[in-house]
Amino acid sequence: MHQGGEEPMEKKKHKGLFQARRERRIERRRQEIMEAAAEVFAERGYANTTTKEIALTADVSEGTLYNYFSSKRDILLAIVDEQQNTIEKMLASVGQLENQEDIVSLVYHSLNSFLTRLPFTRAVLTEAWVDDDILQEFVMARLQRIARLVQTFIAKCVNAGFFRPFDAALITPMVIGMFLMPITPALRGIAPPPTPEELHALVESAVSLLLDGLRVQASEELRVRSEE
Amino acid sequence: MHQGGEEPMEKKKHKGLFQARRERRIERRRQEIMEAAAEVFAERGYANTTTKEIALTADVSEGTLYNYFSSKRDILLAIVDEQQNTIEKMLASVGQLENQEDIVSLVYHSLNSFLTRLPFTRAVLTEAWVDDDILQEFVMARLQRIARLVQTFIAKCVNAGFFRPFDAALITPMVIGMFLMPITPALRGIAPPPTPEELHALVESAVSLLLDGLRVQASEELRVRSEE
Amino acid sequence: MHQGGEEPMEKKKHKGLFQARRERRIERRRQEIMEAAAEVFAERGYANTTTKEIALTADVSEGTLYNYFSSKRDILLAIVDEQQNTIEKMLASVGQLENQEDIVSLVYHSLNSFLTRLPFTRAVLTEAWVDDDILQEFVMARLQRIARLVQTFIAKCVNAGFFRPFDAALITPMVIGMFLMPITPALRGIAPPPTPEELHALVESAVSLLLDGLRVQASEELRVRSEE
Amino acid sequence: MHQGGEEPMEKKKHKGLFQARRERRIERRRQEIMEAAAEVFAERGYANTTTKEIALTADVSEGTLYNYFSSKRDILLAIVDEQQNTIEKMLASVGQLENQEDIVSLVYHSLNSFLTRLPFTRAVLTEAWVDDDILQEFVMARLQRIARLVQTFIAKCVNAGFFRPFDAALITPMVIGMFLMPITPALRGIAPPPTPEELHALVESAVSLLLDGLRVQASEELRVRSEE
DNA sequence: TATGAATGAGGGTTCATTCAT
DNA sequence: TATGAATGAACCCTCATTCAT
Repeated sequence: MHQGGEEPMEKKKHKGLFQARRERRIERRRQEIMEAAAEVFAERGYANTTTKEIALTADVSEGTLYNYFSSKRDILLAIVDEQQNTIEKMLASVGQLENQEDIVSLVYHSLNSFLTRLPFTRAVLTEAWVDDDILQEFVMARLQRIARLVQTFIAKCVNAGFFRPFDAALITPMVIGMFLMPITPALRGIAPPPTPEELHALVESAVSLLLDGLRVQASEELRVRSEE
Repeated sequence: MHQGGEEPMEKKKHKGLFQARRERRIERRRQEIMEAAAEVFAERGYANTTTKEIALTADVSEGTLYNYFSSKRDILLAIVDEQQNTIEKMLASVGQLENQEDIVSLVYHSLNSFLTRLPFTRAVLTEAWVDDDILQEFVMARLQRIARLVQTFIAKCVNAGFFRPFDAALITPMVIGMFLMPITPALRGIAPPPTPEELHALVESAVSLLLDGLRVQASEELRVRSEE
Repeated sequence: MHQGGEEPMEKKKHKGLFQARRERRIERRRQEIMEAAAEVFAERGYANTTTKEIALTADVSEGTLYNYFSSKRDILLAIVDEQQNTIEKMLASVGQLENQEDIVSLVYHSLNSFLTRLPFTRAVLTEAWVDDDILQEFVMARLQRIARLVQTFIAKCVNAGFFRPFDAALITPMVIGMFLMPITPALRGIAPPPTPEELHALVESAVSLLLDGLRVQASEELRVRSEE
Repeated sequence: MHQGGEEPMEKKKHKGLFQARRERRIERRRQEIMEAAAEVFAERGYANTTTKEIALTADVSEGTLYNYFSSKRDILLAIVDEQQNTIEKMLASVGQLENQEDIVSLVYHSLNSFLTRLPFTRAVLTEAWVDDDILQEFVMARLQRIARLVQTFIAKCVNAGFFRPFDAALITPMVIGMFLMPITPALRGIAPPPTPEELHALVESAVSLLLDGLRVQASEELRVRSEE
């Protein structure tokens, strides 16, 4: 998206094959660089990463970076872009939430998206914590779409009498936090990402917890004493 | 600081006042600088913050910073330390969790601690996302104490038969995420912190949600249709 | 430098030339910088010299210095090292002193070594006056080797009855001082270095003075009166 | 000499005692500071010494330094000045050199002057190696007076036929070097200064060496072989 | 007069970016 | 196109000097 697709349009026919191969080569190289950069950004943060490190990790020279990206920041933006697209694609296949499986599926796929290209996610999150543009244009944009899905679903269920009369807007962040926190250590890089099975178990538990709560039944005042 | 404490014992009274005033002045200045620094760190991140900005914000010269801190990083560490103490103090007054009020109280005070000196918290969190030392020595240390309190409480309730048979270790992060996410926008600086009333409402809702879940009752398969 | 030597063995020829040229270019540049630095260090002393001055004198940018040396001090150490080697090489060709010509030769070549790359020597000496590490590891190391040669020679001659019964250890510094002082103004930079002829004449005179003293002959009490 | 003696001349009578005591106090303090400064300058060199270190060593505050000296450099100049005076005084009592005792005496007292306030000498020498003003105005000025004494003496002896026909100007630096080198380690601070007795022995040996040379007698070609 | 905190110019060093090869 | 040396702005930090107390 940034600095791409600017080859001349004429000559397209004749060069077809040649051009296509060239473009693929370029795209492949861009990906290599982005992967390398994401890795280092994830590990040390954007500001603490030097172009030299990126180049070293990508196994190219510093100068070469600038043949594929116009600046260090451009690399970050490309990473963000890519992550955007990944999640966007995932979201595109999700319609309205209609039942429990839909939730499980949405959550599972969302978490999965975050985890599959972990360095990308880490790089983005880390920087989003500091960079308002990235936060808004990427993280919030995606997150709010998810939030809206959830919130709408909850509101509907409340209206339908299936859910207790919670304020959907108030509840939604809690719900999201519930799903997100368990993978935070992985996002931060201090724990291995869960296996698909673990992830499934996790989502199932979370959904169960969410729907029916901790308590055995809605009983009167809870009381535990250590001596009991 | 370098040659303090070695004053002769006679004269104590006279020097006492003098010295004490001086120390208070120094401490006050340190605080001013830390506050200024926290603000800028919070806004732009540690690495993107220049000592010049800190000095400007603190309304002193750059050189003055170094009369109170030995390095830019030292300022950050002092901020982290201070936050540590704030939370530590809060935690010290919390015993075992024994009932619903205890949870509400713990959560409320925890969130409050995070929110009261918001720039400090933001500065610490932002850096913890990138700096392993700060993450471990500060954030994780505190967070794990909280987590252990929660986990123990859940396990106890499960054993007592009050809670459904969840795996406490699995559930705890979800519980924490549930409480934390609603204030995340404030922590990130893109929303005003909640008023105490809002915070209370929030915690109450969260606890209710947590205990009894979204659902009116543990019913059969949930199903909502958009057309309904 | 950081990723050198790991080239595949095929291609050796082609890369060889390339690589060699590159290495020569690097070495040449290092030398240029060292020469420039030595000049300024000699003139103003290490501590009073700014990297900006060095860069200016070397006709490169400040940043470039750090492509060839890791710090200002590293430049100084490289200079010291180079001087070490120069003198070391000179000393390597000197065996035991056995006769007058040997002394003349040793002295001549020693002084010559000091004078040939005068800025280097000045830079080293100047700093040695203040920096214990450089004094010990460089100046004293070399000087003591020379001193040992001289002392051994004197002791031998004394034992052989050729020299009067001086304490060799006591005398040696005097002998060295005798040879060194005449070129001190040049070392300090307030006199042009002697031409080779002057240097020869100087050494010859010194050796003669050293061997037979000032006096016409060992006579009775010397007495000069101004009115005579 | 620098920044001194600028008190108003009127009122002299009435204030006599008071004023005198005050001046003595001031002078004493100046001396204390100079001594402290000389010590640190000697140890680390002028440029590497901070005013804070001087203040610390002198046991006063940094600000106080500036009540007695107008700048850091002024302290150095005062030290130089004082050393000048010390040597000047010594030289004032020396007339023309007329015999061996005169030489011994001159040398002994010269070396003694250098050694008695060693930090002062070290400070001056160290800086003279880098600072042309100090070199010329202090070190060379004194040294050349000594050199002239020696040179004149030698020339006279040569003319009188007592000394072999050396070129006095050529020989003089050697003579001085001979006397100076043995105390150089002390001047540099890597050896304790010689005791008066050692100093005497040293001078005696040097003079003997100087007058009659190393050799037993002016013999034919010297030859030593290790195997002999 | 003595103090030591405040100052800010200037130091060494880093690093994103450019460009000749 | 790939390279990596060159660049210089900007960083963090030091320290001689000033000045309010």
